[in-house]
Amino acid sequence: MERDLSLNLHVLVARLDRMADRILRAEHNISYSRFLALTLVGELGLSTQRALADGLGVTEPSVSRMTGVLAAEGLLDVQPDPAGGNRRQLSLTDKGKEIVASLRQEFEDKLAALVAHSGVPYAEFAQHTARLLATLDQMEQESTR
Amino acid sequence: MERDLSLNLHVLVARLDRMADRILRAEHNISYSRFLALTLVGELGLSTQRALADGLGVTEPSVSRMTGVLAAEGLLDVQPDPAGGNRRQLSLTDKGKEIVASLRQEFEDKLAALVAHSGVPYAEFAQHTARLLATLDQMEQESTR
DNA sequence: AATCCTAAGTTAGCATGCTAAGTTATGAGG
DNA sequence: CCTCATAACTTAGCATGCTAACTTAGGATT
Repeated sequence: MERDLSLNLHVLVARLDRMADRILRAEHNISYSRFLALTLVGELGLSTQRALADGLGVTEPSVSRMTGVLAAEGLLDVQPDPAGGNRRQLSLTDKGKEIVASLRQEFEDKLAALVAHSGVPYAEFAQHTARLLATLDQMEQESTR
Repeated sequence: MERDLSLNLHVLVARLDRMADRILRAEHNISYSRFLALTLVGELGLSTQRALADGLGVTEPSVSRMTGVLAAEGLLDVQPDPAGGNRRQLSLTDKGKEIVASLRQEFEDKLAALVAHSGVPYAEFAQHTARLLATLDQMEQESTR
């Protein structure tokens, strides 16, 4: 058999994303991508499109289109940054806040249940994942210098 | 801060996939999605589109289009299954075999380097990932009954 | 043999990722 | 002051994920 780590990680996340997407669409009429974007603005306070792109791990054009869609849906407020520069200041509308608040725990709980069922130690796996992400960040930063 | 596991996993994989994609496009003129499909046919011997869809963690229509593209590029051979049924029998062309053979180790090595650099124990993380994927498989199987 | 069931595959159309190339706002150097 | 550099953002167009609905092939039911 011998499926390697990169493949397993890729497939695991593809499936988790699809599950999350189905639940959100069925129960809350929003896609997982849109939900993630709102969460990062709401919970982490990412307030420019550039920061949001980094947070989501996607490119600026992707975020540019996404913020347009979310603004059109009335979930996100997009304004020129009063501090100047060619920036947008992002914030949630009341409707956006409601969605994030009501769903914040739901997925983490579902994933925690899967992890528990599998016997994998949650804290350790979460820590490893966070450390890999931090290392990747760091390597990307270094390579741009 | 407090970014949860599902978000970190999603972002980690999004970035790894993008890195892999860039390397493959630049050095070998093929996308990561296409490479993964060829790998699963070549290394795991997945020989129907349905099996390939499960292996990749995507849906049948996605695979249907992908096999069409790969066949058009001369990397994959797609034939009606001689055993009958509405099936296709998938196999690599010589050109497809070459690509898989020459790149099989490359990504795993690069990922292993990242993991080593981060200090995360490779074997343990790989085992946890594999176990989560197996558990997810099992839960999906059970829910279809 | 005619009808129906199921599994596999396809088609149509949308959502969202990407790259490449252009635009805009600000600040720095001459 | 004018020009240039840089960072953030946008636009255009393609690749590939999805769902919904359809088609096809074989086997089961009567």
